[in-house]
Amino acid sequence: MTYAKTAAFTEEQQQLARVAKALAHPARVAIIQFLAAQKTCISGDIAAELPLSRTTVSQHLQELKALDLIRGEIDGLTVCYCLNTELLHQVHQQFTAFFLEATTGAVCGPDEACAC
Amino acid sequence: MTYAKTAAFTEEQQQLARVAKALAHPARVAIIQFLAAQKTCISGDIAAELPLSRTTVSQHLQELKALDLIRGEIDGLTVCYCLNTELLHQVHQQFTAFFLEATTGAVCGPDEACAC
DNA sequence: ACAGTATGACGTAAGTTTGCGACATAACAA
DNA sequence: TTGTTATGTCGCAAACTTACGTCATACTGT
Repeated sequence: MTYAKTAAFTEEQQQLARVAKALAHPARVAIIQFLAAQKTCISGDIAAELPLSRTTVSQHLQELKALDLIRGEIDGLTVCYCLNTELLHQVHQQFTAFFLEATTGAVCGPDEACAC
Repeated sequence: MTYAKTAAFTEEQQQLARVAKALAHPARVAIIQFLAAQKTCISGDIAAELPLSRTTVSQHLQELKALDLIRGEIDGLTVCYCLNTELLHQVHQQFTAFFLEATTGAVCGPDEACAC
């Protein structure tokens, strides 16, 4: 029942919310930052860098991968995760559009019907 | 236990995650868009516009207000909610910095140790 | 074949979020 | 005072998240 009403919103709103949710945990923010900074993007290295168990990191990686924000390629024994910079760029533009809409929108002042 | 490890990340990562979480529900995205588009920002009007009960909308409003993304001012009988455009602008810059870091960061290609 | 290493999948415990109905409160009008 | 309207708070039920220990799998080296 919990997310029952999600479908009632526009696809655009849902998409933004989905990506926001992916970034809604410091571990996932840290993972993306780490991948951006590192050349080596081997799963084990990521887990070693974060204050979380390998299992938990793996789960966060799966979550990011589910949204295609990162890609994982099997290289024999290890799996190599990379940022999907193209999609990240798209998402950035989407967020920018949203924030511009929000920051340049009508602000109700004392001259409006609403008194705040 | 669930959020036990949050404190292990940087304040910057936590801040980004906090805001992302606020946007991680289409209802809250919709509320911000509605406030941006409307002059009248009366609580009841927002609830009437969304496919959710007044109670639920009120809760989402409280959540946004807790992060100071919106402000509420009591005007006699009604409460008037406005966007905190200044904070939204700051948040926008924060997200932009993050996305730039992510999209311009090192991408591991075939010339790297990692083969993806 | 066998040990060692790197990963993902499964299951579980604890805590959080969603969504709502039912109250409680406050202002305003009759 | 009594009713109406506008809001927020409380508590509940269902679903989701976080975090991890413990497997199962698969590849590499000996």
